[in-house]
Amino acid sequence: MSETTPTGTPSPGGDPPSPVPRKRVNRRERILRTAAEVFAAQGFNNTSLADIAATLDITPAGVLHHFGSKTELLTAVLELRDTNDPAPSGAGMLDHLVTTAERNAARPGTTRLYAVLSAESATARHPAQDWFRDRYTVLRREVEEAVLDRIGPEHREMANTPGPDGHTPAHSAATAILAAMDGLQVQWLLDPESVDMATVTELVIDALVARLRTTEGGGPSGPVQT
Amino acid sequence: MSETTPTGTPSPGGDPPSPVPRKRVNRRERILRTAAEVFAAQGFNNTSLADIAATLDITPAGVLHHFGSKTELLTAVLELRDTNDPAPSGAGMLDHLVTTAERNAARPGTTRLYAVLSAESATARHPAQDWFRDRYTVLRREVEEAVLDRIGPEHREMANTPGPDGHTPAHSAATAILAAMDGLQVQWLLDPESVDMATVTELVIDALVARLRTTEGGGPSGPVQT
DNA sequence: TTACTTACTTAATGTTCATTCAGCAAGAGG
DNA sequence: CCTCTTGCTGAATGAACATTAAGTAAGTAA
Repeated sequence: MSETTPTGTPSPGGDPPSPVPRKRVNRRERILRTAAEVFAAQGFNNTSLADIAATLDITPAGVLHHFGSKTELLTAVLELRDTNDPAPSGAGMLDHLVTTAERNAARPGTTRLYAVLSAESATARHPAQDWFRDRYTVLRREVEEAVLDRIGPEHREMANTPGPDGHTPAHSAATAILAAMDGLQVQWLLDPESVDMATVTELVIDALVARLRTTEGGGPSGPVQT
Repeated sequence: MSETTPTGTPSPGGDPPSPVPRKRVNRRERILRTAAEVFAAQGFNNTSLADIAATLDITPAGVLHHFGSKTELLTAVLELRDTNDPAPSGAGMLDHLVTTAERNAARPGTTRLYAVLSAESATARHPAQDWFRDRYTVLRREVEEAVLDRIGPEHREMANTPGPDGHTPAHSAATAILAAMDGLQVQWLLDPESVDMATVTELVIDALVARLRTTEGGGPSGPVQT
C-alpha cells in the first residue's frame, strides 16, 4: 500500500530519489480526493481519520492540519463533487441522468459515497443533513423542468395541475426519477450482476414521461387485472 | 426520562407499586423493539449499546445478556420485522406496495431504520450486507411476478424477453419499483412536506405497467422532444 | 429448604478515536 | 543569512465503546 516508508525520519543514508518527494501542488486536494474514496468505501461514521491518513502515509493530525475537523472534511468532500459535476439544465438533463447512471456503474467509489451518505444524512443531527436536503430540493426542481420540457407544451398544463396530495404530476415524476436512481445505486452496490442502472433509469424516465403524456383527467388509469 | 430510579438498589422504604415492576413476558422482545427504534433514529454505526440501554433504564451489559453482541442484536432486529410483515404475493402485491408506502409515512422510525440500514449495508464488511442482498433478490422476484400478473397474459411474452442488458423488462420494472420506494424514503425523511410516498409509488407502478403493455419490439419509444 | 433460571449490576479491560499542542523540517522570498 | 509559510510529526488527552467476568437479587420448581 505504501510506496515510500511512512516514517517521518528518512533513513540517514539516502533519500528516495524519484517517487513524489513532496508536491508543491495543493496537498489539500489530494487529501480531499482520498477522503472521498474512503468515505465512499466505508461510510462517514465508520471511517476514522486514521483510515484516511494511512492511505496518504501521514498521521491523523496531518489531516486535521488542513481541515479543522472530521465534519469539516466531510462537507468539503461534498462541496468538491458539487462544483465538479455541472448538470445541464433543461431538456437535455434527462439524457444526462441516464449517462450519469452509466458513468456511476463504472465508479463504485463515488456511487457508494452518495448512496451511503444520503441515507446516513437522514439520521438525527447528521452533519450533511442540510446539504442533502437542499440538494434534493434543487434537483427536484431541475428534473421537474426537464420533464416538462420533454413531454411537450401540449401536456404541460395537465402535468402542472396539482393532485390531491398537493403536488403536480411533473413534481411527482421528478421525485420518482431521483428516487429510482438513488434506490438503484443501493441495489447495484449490493448485487451488480442483477441490476443495470442505466437501463432501468431510462425505463423509468420513459415510462413516466409517457404516463404524463397519456393521462387525461381522473385518477390512475389502467384496468386492474385480477 | 426514567419513571423509576435506574439505580440497582431500590430505596429501602417502599417499592413503586404500579409502574412495571419487572415483566415476566419476554424481556427480549422489549429490548428488540427499543433497539429497532434507536437504530432507526441514529443508524447502526452511530448507535451505542449505551443508547439503547439508557432507553430501557438498564446498563449496556444488561442488553448483552440477552444478545451476545451488538451485531447479533442488529440481525435480530432485522429478522423481527421480517417475520412481522408478510407480503401478499401475486397480483395483489403491487397494491400492497402502495399501502406500505402509505403506512411508512405514518411510521418514520421504521422507515428510517430500513432506509438508513440498507444503504449502510452497502459499505465494506457490514454485518447486514448479506441480509439485504438476499432481501432484494427475493423482493425483485416477487415484484416481478406481480408485474407480470398485472400487465396481463397478452404482454407476458414481451415482458419476459431479455433486452441487451440481459434482464427482462419485467425484471427491470421490478427493480425500478423497489428502487423508487427506497429512494422516496430518503427524500421523504429529509423533507416530508415535499414528498408524498404513496402517490409517487402509485405513479411509478402505473407508469411502468403501462409502459410494459405499450412496448412493441425495438428500443425506447417516444419521440424525443427537442 | 434447595437448586435453578432469569435478569440484571458493577467493575474492569483494551480499543479506537477525534482533537490539541508544541515543535521540526524544508522550501520561498527578502 | 533570516524569516515566513506550508506541511507535517509525536505525544498526550480524554472520551466513547464493545465486550468480559463475576457477583447479586428475585422469582420458579422440586
